[in-house]
Amino acid sequence: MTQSRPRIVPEATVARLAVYLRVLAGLADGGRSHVSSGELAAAAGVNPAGLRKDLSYLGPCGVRGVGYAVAGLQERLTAALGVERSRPCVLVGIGRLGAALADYAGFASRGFEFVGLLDADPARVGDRVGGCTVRPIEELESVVAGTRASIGVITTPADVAQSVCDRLVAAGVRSILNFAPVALSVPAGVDVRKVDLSVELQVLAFLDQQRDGGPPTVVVPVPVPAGGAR
Amino acid sequence: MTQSRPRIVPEATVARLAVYLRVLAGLADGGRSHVSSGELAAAAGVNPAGLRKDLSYLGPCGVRGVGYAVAGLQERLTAALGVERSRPCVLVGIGRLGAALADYAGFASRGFEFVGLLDADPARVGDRVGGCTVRPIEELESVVAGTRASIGVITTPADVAQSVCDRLVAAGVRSILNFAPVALSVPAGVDVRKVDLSVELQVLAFLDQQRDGGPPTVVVPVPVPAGGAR
DNA sequence: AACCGCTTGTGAACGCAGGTACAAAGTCGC
DNA sequence: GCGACTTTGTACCTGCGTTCACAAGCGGTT
Ligand SMILES: NC(=O)c1ccc[n+]([C@@H]2O[C@H](COP(=O)([O-])OP(=O)(O)OC[C@H]3O[C@@H](n4cnc5c(N)ncnc54)[C@H](O)[C@@H]3O)[C@@H](O)[C@H]2O)c1
Ligand SMILES: NC(=O)c1ccc[n+]([C@@H]2O[C@H](COP(=O)([O-])OP(=O)(O)OC[C@H]3O[C@@H](n4cnc5c(N)ncnc54)[C@H](O)[C@@H]3O)[C@@H](O)[C@H]2O)c1
Repeated sequence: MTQSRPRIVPEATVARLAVYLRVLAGLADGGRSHVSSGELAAAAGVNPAGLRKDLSYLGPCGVRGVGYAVAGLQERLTAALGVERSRPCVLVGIGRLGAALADYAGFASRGFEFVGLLDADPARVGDRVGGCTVRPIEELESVVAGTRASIGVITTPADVAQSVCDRLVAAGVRSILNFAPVALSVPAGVDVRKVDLSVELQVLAFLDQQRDGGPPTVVVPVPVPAGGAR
Repeated sequence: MTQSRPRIVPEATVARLAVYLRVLAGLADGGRSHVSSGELAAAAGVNPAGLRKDLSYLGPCGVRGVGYAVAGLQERLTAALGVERSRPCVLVGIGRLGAALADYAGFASRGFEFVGLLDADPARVGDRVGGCTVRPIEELESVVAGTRASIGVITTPADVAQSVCDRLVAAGVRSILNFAPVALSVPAGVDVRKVDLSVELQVLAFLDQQRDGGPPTVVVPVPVPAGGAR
């Protein structure tokens, strides 16, 4: 019963599986029927052996001497990632960032559908963004209950993010993607992922500074031929 | 003088240092003069011992028995992250996402200033977004050269991201933050960080499914992937 | 001035992820 | 039908990151 996990998939691997799935979609559009791990890895920007190890968590799904069947691997990855059917999501805080997300077509094509847009600003309520109408924040609980949304996205100001999070969790949402620059606290059983864009910029600034003031980096004139695009 | 860098700082630590810096800003606003590692760690959502180890990469900067001086630690982190002065950034692709970033006040307060906004759409050129005017993509090289921007942010469609990246690198940009869902290839000496929002959602979907289908047996019924398409 | 309690800083062990190298396996060519 | 080539799948190793646990150091107190 409880030991029914043949293999556990590391979270870092799951993130890469999603990238592979996107690359496969492009290959399928191009009419390709099979791919090798080397080609797939190059397109995804990872090591070929690492890619094979990632895929091996799903069990053998390639053919030795030939490669991976594009269509079959797509199905396998789609099932593994849990996006076989479209997943309903709610988005709270339809400001600049929230509106950009709600209006982005790339999510729907990846299996994510925003079924509820919520905002506290009366001026925003009623706006149509990305095929959905913005509703008042008071309806959060009823929207979550009515749509059985499993994923909540928070793009409100930081000072209200925790209270919005609490309401989402109380309403039954178990997965949260947070763009507000605060550490959310949630009960066990709820998954939170945080996207912190300021942190990304600061890491880049650090690497930049480290390169300048660090070691004598002038000894690497290797002009790497930027390969890839194809 | 400053004993150079006998210690190398792991990238994961750098990302957390940026979070600590933000928490410290909040504490400083609240009038606090000192903080303990436990309190700081709780606010940042990390382990107290890990936080102390992170800070120890910068050398001893706390007082035993008391804690860390808020102001002093802020200065130390600011210097370590290379954001003592405002860093000039260029943003390419002023669409929905790019406009949200350009108009976001949180970057300026963290030491990042968008000094160049570039877009290929003539209808966008001339718009003022976040105190800066959108300029035609042809001026990319001159803007980078004129502002000595060290960080480039790409929010264009995926199919042109690599070419935009190449032009940024050729113009002298050595740090790139990429929002387009493609793996950019760059020469050695250039740092790229990728933000992939679809991947974040898919990881959440996976965790959600794993929680539901974990205890009961959910062996994927796919027997043989032999069936090739086409 | 010396003790005591609190907090930092660090050493060591653990677990995990990534990379390399090799063996298994299946297909294509003859 | 058989050999050889290609590519997968995996075992081993190395390095990094995280956590636990403890000793060192400082302020406050008597
Ligand atoms: N815009 C960016 O580029 C950017 C970058 C990094 C981080 N962020 C973070 O993302 C979040 C949103 O940023 P933004 O630029 O879109 O801000 P914004 O002010 O444009 O949007 C915030 C929206 O949240 C709504 N809101 C406020 N309180 C609410 C509540 N209690 N319930 C529901 N909705 C509420 C507001 O009405 C507004 O529409 C912020 O936390 C910000 O720090 C944004
Ligand atoms: N909007 C989102 O929520 C979201 C989420 C995830 C990923 N993304 C990615 O971010 C990128 C931008 O998304 P968006 O929603 O802002 O798209 P968008 O279409 O609104 O904006 C793209 C902008 O890039 C400009 N552009 C096109 N070609 C260009 C070129 N060669 N040089 C300079 N500028 C050019 C366009 O004129 C447009 O203004 C896309 O790659 C998208 O996949 C967006």
